[in-house]
Amino acid sequence: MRNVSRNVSQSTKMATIKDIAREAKVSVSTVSYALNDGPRSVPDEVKQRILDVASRLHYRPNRVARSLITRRSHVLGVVPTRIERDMIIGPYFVSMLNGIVNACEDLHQDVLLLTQLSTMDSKEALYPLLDGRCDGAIFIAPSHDSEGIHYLQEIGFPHVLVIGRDERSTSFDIDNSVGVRLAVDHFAGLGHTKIGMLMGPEELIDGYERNQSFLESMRSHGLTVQEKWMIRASFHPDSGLEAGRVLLSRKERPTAVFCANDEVATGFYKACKEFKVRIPEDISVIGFDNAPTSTMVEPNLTTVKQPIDQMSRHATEALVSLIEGKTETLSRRFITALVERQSTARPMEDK
Amino acid sequence: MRNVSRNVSQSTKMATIKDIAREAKVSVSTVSYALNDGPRSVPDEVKQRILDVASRLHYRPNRVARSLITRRSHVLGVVPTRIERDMIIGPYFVSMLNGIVNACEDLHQDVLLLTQLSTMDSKEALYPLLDGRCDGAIFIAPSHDSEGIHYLQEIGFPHVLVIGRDERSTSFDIDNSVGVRLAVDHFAGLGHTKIGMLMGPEELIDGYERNQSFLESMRSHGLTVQEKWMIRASFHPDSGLEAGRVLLSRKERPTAVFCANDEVATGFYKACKEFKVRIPEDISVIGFDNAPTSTMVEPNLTTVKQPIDQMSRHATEALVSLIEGKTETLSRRFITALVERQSTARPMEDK
DNA sequence: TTGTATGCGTTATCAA
DNA sequence: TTGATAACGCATACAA
Repeated sequence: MRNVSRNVSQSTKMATIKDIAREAKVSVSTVSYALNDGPRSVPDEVKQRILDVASRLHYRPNRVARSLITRRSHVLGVVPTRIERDMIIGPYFVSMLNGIVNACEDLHQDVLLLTQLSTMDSKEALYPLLDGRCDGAIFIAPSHDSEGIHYLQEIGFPHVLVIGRDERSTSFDIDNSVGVRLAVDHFAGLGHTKIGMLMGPEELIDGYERNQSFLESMRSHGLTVQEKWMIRASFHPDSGLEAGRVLLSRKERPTAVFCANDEVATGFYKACKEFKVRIPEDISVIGFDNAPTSTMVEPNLTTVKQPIDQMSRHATEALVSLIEGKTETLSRRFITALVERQSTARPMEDK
Repeated sequence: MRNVSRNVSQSTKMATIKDIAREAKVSVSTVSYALNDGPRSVPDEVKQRILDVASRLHYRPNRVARSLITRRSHVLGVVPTRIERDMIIGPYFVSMLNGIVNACEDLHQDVLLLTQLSTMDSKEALYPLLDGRCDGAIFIAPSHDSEGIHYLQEIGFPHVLVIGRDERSTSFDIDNSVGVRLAVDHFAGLGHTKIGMLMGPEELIDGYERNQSFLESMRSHGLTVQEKWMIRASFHPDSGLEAGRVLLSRKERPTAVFCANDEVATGFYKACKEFKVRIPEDISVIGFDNAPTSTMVEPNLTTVKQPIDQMSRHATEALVSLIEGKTETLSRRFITALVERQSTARPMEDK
């Protein structure tokens, strides 16, 4: 047999259980059972001999072959939301990924970042996920009601949604309406009535919900929402800067501004500086997420915290449960909390 | 044959080429050739029939089986440097990962994040990397001279180092000494002579090199390095804050401080605020990396920029080249540049 | 032009 | 207690 390897890159030939079997004068099955500690028992003496040979040959099991037959890869797919190609939704996504990786370490899983899933609105788009390389998937902030998610539900592919919600999928998220209410309550409690918002992107579920919740919260406080103070932004500092310029250019300005997330707030800080508007003396600001940056800016940003570490860990553990066949629903909605720092004060008129 | 699936999770049975062959009344090989467009040609009519059946059965190729035989997974392993378990070296690592993911999208590769590689100082520790799940690996900021890297070199496993350097591995990094020199030159040009440093961690190659380079640069300017102004820190804001407190508690203070990276600088900003030290009036600050946060803090941080996007793209492309058998060395050292912002000024004494 | 048969490295199922 | 052998799903050398 010609042995022209197509695999030009790896020079040394890997030892297989076959090689070990030959060296140790036993059958491949015995080798397999010895290396895996079961399900069949192998006498200590022969097991030791096999282990020695394996070590001498630098044997390492081929997990591809193994997962072909066991149908388990011990890999979790992660599908990041990507905004205009860039994967990262700022520091937020990072924390989430970090939490997933930490949980995976404990659960002996690896993480496959699916780069090829550009869209999720067809069955076909999800094929890269279903080719056996991973046992299940975590979707971070998926767009709502996508065809892809429905398909996964239909075929029973294990998956969880984090920062996202679907009745038929295991989901982990926060109640945005509660979070936003905390912010508006805080403004109202300080005496603010002229409250504006740098809104989040409608196509992201968090953006949509926070925008809606703001309107509701204002209504429930009997406060009127001024169209001129509702400025659209995306979850990005640059966008916050631009939107902030628009807002601060109005003839009349609000005394408080709720930003759809901390990155937007960071951009708004810059706009305030440009317009020589002081925080919190001239204008109070609240963000959302409690991103690391919220304590880096001056004054430190008052914001709504969501427990990302907990969420990512729960999501990861739930996915592994689903993969192992547990069927009970594990969805959970997490608690938010207002973190008071230095970006809020009573409105000027009160003083 | 009993068909008790061990795979409890996935309910629907996947169609295989065998199923397609049966339905389309052709052999499996014909199906394979039709689906892969070669290497054998298949008449258009029969090919169309096969494609139709495949689509009707929602066929998706099992990439595990495929890669077992082709010995290519089209997956790139990424081994992140993890500091005390947390994966992220701040915004820096994120940008790097983002660049890798973007490059992978273009190159049709996915990314496997190896969570199980806790250490790299033995052959065995690297086994999770060598089990066939990925074709090669990118190491981000690996510790220097690790046994693991040498092992990969020895067995010819394709890999690249980014923010790291080894003569025998394809490496992509910056010349820290040039970057540090830019910073010290800038300080010196402004008339500073009393220059301190919040040092990076010695165990990271960037930390080590920047510390060393600072000493050299100072020497070449004929400036004396004061031990009392050289404070150890790790690449983290909290550490920068602590180190900053130590530095600012000295009876005599420097007029300029070089921070080993931007995160440390961010922490130092906080220390300055605590001690009512104004930047840049009382003290000038330069960071390293040009992280997103450098424009979020006030005053915006003057820093040394490294081209992370370029580096990550080059590293990814180089790894794919190596996997495909190209052997020429592709190592490259990238250019740094000083980004002047508002955190530096002439020292007080001059005014 | 097409079908059969072999092998990739495992695990699992036989039979001994 | 063990060894042969059949899968797993695919790609491909060989036959026809």
